[in-house]
Amino acid sequence: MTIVNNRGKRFRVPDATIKRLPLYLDKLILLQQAGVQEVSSRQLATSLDIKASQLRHDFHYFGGFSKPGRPYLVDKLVPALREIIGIDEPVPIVIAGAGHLGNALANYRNFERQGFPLLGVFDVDADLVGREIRGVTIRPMSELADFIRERGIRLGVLTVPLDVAQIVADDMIAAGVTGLWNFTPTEIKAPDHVIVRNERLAVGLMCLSFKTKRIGMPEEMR
Amino acid sequence: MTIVNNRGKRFRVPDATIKRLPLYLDKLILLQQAGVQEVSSRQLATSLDIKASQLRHDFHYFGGFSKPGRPYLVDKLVPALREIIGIDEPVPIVIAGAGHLGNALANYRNFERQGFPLLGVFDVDADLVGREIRGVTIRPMSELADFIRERGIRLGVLTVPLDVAQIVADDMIAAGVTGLWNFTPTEIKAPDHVIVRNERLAVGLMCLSFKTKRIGMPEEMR
DNA sequence: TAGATTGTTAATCGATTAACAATC
DNA sequence: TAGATTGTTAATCGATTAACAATC
Repeated sequence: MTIVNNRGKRFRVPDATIKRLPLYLDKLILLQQAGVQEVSSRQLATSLDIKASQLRHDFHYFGGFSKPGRPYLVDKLVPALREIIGIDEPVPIVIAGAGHLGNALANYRNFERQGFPLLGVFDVDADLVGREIRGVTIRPMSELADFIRERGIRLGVLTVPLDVAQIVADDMIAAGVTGLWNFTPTEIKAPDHVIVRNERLAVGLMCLSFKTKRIGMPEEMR
Repeated sequence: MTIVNNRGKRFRVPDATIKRLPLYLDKLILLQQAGVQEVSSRQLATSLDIKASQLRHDFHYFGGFSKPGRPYLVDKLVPALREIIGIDEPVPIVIAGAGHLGNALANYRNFERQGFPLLGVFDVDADLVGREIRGVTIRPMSELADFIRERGIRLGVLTVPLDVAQIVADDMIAAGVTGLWNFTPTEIKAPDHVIVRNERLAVGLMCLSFKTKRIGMPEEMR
């Protein structure tokens, strides 16, 4: 992903760096709440179990946030990271599919806390339509596209059954969504200007299985 | 992660390779169901949007699954991958915490299908205890450790509230669990022989936010 | 000033891709 | 045999870590 930092230089920010930004922000918010004013790259990195040079290297993509010799100011870094991640203003989301997973995600308060208020939940099931989840009414799937269009929503969560995943995705994309969080175990086809993030839950269990099988055994059997 | 392949050579298998194994298996099962007997590295790789040489390189860690000149046999590859991942036999799991997320995961049929039958769900809430989720009764959290010990369960899913996460984790580890799938936004401390996989859901949304903010803009503004 | 700490480049490490001999 | 395709090593690419001048 190519960006221009605050000094006008152009960089390709690695995915690995992007993934660390939320971790930095999380820790910094905790420090802020604890009343901490300054933090060095070493302190912050150590608490996240990474190298200080990696943290500084990551920050360097965005032009850096301090001056040589001075540690980072927590109160400056938090809003700066929010702005870089794109959550300086609330980023509303919708959930398509109010099954078990959709329901669980709709109930997950952390998303709202982190800047992603849930504006709508949609399902085809007439029995579910009309019910409320944390104050959000489940609406018929047929209203999804108009809802997205009218409110200019950019991020959609896909928790529908496998066989309608692509159809619902197409619907959301046509309505203006540019980011899709796909929880169905299927590859979603999307145009280049749309970012699809696949969350394959079962992969997590398989990686655990692979590793636990091989740890704790005598070295020769691994 | 160091392993010994089927020819006695010792390797460190990269995490990136481990993560791809479930994807290979998934595609191969689909091919198997479609009655396909043979598949080349190119065919399989193309369908997964990766390079054929990467697939062969991945397979090479495990000694390879064919001979030069011959494509892979789907019916040989599927059980071989299952065995490598560690799901040639069912790997039972328990879920600690029957809140929204624990409930959703307990209802996720894919885990069972992929070889991870759910044996128990546990919660402290007396109102939840006794209820059934897909035939599995919710039990009191106080029974968790004994349950794990008696049935020799190796994998535990952690969907309890933040403030008790470490306590419940310690409990499971003491009872014999060697793999923890942590859905709480906290770093779990565990001994070396225990693998902890952190599933930080909000990170997914933040990565989407970061990228969608910068795509579709005129090049100069990214 | 002396110690601390950043920004930034260079060195290292690891993962991906290419190339090709072996062989079916 | 000729074309296809693997296993395997070498080349390339990218990410992490180290080093250090600048400077507070």
